[in-house]
Amino acid sequence: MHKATIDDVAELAGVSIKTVSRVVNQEPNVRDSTRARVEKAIAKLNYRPNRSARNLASQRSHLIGLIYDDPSAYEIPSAGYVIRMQLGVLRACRAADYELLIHPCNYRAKRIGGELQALIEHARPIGIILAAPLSNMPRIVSAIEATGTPFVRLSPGKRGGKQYTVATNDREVSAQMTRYLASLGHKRIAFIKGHPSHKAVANRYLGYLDGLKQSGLTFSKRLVGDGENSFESGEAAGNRLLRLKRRPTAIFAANDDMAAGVIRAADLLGVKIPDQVSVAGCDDIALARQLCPTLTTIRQPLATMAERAALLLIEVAQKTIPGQLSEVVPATLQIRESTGPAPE
Amino acid sequence: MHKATIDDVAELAGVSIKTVSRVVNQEPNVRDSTRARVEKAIAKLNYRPNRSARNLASQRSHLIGLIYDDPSAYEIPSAGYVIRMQLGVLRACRAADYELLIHPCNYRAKRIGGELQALIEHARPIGIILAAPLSNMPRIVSAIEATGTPFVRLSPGKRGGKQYTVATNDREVSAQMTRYLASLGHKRIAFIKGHPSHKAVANRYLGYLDGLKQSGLTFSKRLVGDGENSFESGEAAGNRLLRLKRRPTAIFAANDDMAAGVIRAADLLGVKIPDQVSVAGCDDIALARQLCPTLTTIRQPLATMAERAALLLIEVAQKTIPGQLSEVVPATLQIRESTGPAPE
DNA sequence: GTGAAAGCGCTAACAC
DNA sequence: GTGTTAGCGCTTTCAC
Repeated sequence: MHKATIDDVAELAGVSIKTVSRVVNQEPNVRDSTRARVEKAIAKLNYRPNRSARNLASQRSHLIGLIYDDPSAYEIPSAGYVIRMQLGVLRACRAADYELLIHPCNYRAKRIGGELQALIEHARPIGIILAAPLSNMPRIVSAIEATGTPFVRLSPGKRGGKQYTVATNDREVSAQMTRYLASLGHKRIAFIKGHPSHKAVANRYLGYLDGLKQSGLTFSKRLVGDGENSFESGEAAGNRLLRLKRRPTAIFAANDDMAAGVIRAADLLGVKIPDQVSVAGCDDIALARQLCPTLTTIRQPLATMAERAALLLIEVAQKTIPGQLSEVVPATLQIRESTGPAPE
Repeated sequence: MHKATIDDVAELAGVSIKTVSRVVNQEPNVRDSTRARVEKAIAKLNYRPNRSARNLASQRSHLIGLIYDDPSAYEIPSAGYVIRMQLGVLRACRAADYELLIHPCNYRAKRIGGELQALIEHARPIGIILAAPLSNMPRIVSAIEATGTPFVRLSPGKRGGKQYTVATNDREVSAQMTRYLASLGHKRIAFIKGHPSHKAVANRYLGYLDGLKQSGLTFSKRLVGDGENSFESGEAAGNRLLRLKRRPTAIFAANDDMAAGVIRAADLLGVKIPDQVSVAGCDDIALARQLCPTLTTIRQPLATMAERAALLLIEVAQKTIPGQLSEVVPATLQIRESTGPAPE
């Protein structure tokens, strides 16, 4: 049960190994009849090119690196994000016969830049996909840039300049959520910001402002809470907002973890959702469907974003000049139980 | 900035490439002084062996395959499991300079056996780690077995026979949880089973029975609910149990998702946790810490289990006969807010 | 203890 | 269109 090599295929098809190589790599200059003969031989022998030999000879790997913040390092349930990104990259990899190299890391580590550089120089991937929030950290970005390896930043909401970026229309969809809340009759719509280092936050907040304006509502500074992405910070911010004399009738949080915190805060204060206050989040984490009530939120198309990023890198590796440096994959509202008509 | 090769090292150290190879691969028959000289050269040139060349020449990969049920295919938040397993395997890989090949798959697919075989024959990993519940599915196990590739089953609670298995002491720790509930004064302790295909369930249930016996409590069939691992099935089972005339004062579910369902059911019925009923789960998913109240549960040492599995495969690949076929990594109780003293 | 030589299975020039 | 010839950077005999 010896594994077939390119020589076996060449012999069976009665051609040289170079011709087999041409067929396998979809190169031109092969007569159709020859190509067919080779393909038959490949099928008959169940031939699969040896990865190591191919990489060694061609001096390049078929590896795509996916770098993300290690979700197990914290108490936040961002595992679902990572899984969805991996899934998207794997889809692209399978189609193009590439491999995925995953690298969860802790951005707080001192030597993180060197760690990433060592990884890249050792594994030599054709490109790197950098997930948020790492994609917005100058230290990390410049460390990767220094290796000269092409990289795509996965940035919720922000389009890159001269660098490759795959983003969502975060700002637009946040405005859409705000208008949706306004359309339910809410006049006092609060917003809870996330961690300042997470760029998407800024965009979501801008979207919130856009939405207020588009709905003809006035902005109030007191209705803006400061969170830092965590459940606890959402709970704290929610607590403050829900104790205001003129309580908001809707609270829109920059992520689901914080929205979940708001729900807990409301629960403890005896404020009914959505009867007395509507709550909306952002990200559509698994938790959103399991909260009581289930959470209205914004679904980031993470798998698709990651897939597009991988395809972009593959294009770059194949020297096909990519059509554009940055791409936007639209997000969508997920309306669930936590939002409803404004109380009287 | 050309990457150093084994020839560069050999030249700098004034030895042959074979000697460098010996040093790199920790082989014997190298004089200490020679070894030191080579190591110095390696450090100076920042030499890293070329993976592809090594794999090609040695005719074996340095890949470890991790196969698991694709969590994004369902609505259950098992993403955290996957992340923790990946983390564990990556720890082992980094230490031994191996690579991780991840393969989420859908066990319901018709051609799943062929898919896995094609994957294995194509990538040729030195071994496979098979996560639950796939590790308990005969179709899957026999498909992998047929490839002849060594594999370790990650099985919560069940030790393998002649096959490699890394398990937890699921039964023992479930008994421990039951005794813990009994020690709080609970006399009517209910249990919600999980999906029958998931072997761990059987063990957890047996542990529950053990715990009852050890605590001198009598078993009642009516206090056993049938779930199928999902939040919804837990909610349904919880609903039934909480409406019983002689309501249980504690409910122990075979996983956290179902326990979360029970909490929701209690919430909707107006039953207070833990004042009127205590709830305990199993797995310690991220959600457990975010529920209101936070969930008492059992933490599976998944990362450690996966790491041990990877080390086992590496030992097998290196022909070091592994000390044992199956290994048990102990789990621990996580006591939180959802359990408390039994009501009067 | 150490080294020379022969591949591993493929791609990349460059012939023809 | 197709084949020939060198390598890619290592490991593996087998000498010495």
